[in-house]
Amino acid sequence: MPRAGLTTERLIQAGAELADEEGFDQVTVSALARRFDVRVASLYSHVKNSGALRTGIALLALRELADRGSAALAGRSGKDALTALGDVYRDYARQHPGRYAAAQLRLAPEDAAASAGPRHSRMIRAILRGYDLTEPDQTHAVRLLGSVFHGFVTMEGGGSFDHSSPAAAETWPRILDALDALLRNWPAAPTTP
Amino acid sequence: MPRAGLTTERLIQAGAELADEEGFDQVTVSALARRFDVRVASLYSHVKNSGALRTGIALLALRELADRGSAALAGRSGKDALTALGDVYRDYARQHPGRYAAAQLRLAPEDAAASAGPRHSRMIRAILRGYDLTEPDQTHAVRLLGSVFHGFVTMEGGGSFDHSSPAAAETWPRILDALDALLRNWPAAPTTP
DNA sequence: TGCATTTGCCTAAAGGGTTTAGGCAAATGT
DNA sequence: ACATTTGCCTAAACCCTTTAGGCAAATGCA
Repeated sequence: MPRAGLTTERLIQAGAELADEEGFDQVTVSALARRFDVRVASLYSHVKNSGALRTGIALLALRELADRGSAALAGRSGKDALTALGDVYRDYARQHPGRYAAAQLRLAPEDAAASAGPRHSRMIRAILRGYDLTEPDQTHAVRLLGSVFHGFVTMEGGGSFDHSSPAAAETWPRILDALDALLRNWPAAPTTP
Repeated sequence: MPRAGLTTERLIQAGAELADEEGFDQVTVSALARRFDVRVASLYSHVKNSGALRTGIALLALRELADRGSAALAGRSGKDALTALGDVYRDYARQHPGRYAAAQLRLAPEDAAASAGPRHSRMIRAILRGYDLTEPDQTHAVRLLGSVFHGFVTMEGGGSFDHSSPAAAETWPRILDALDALLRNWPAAPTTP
């Protein structure tokens, strides 16, 4: 019998597709073996274990997302940049829900450090250069933007906005407007007397 | 041998504790049976299946969270109310990470409708009565607040803020300040020419 | 109190996912 | 053509889920 041509990369890639189609929690070594029409044990030469597979998908998603972000940010600043990056997150989560879920996996410190995670912080911080914020307000604002992007995208994906009008698609640009207005007018730290 | 005194409620309660201690994805019928020192099959008289157990924990968490929210909101308005509700979410997620994760479970439509979910929307909407917003901006603002609360709390719980200064605890009140400022000065919808 | 019914927890068994050990065959290099 | 490496296999152990059917404890009723 000819060989299937398994590779760590191919497995992770297929795992990402499986995640998008069936959900990240359905990503299993067994399901992946079925997809390659191969016995389960065969995958263990290419992937340490089930966790490593999931981690691989998470790292792929973080990288893809960061790549899209960099591309979208190129040549933009201010509200343009804010909108562009926000749209990247939302679009990615809608197109690749399984991968987006994977990107939320809690990584081991070594994996996290080697991941594209830090690129994400840097991208958001880059956006803030178009606004007039200094530390520590800049860090607070980075965290606010991260929270809004992630929060909105997961709630939309989870169907939280399905039972009220208008559609989430109408809210999104208004949230970006609001964030832009807020960043242009960031409130000073209250003086503690 | 005497009986263990199993009950659907007791199982869900213990499942919630297990979730907080070991993580929501470690909540398993087997683990729960071990905790009650009982055979696995015995639980199936009280819980339809593994999914129903998890759903039960999710509904419990949503209810507890809504109860805390109502209590915190009583007699407060404006920024006081905003801070109180935000703190409820953050504190609950920190004290009960497993339950909080459970509350994010995607529910079947019937379960969702019967859950405390709608109470959450109503609480946030109640806060907005202290600000000067009319529909559809009010809905947009509800969604923004939900996104920020949920986004911040999950990112903090996921360790996203662990590798930068200052501590997340310092950012949180500044985010509430910022949201208050934003709601008091909500930008009008741009006129589409 | 004694007996019948209900209820609760049990054993048994089948099905699926994970993981390791060890084997044979396909690919690769000389 | 042959030796080595590599890739996928079988086999087996372990854990979680779920159903079927049984026995004993609790409960209700005379």
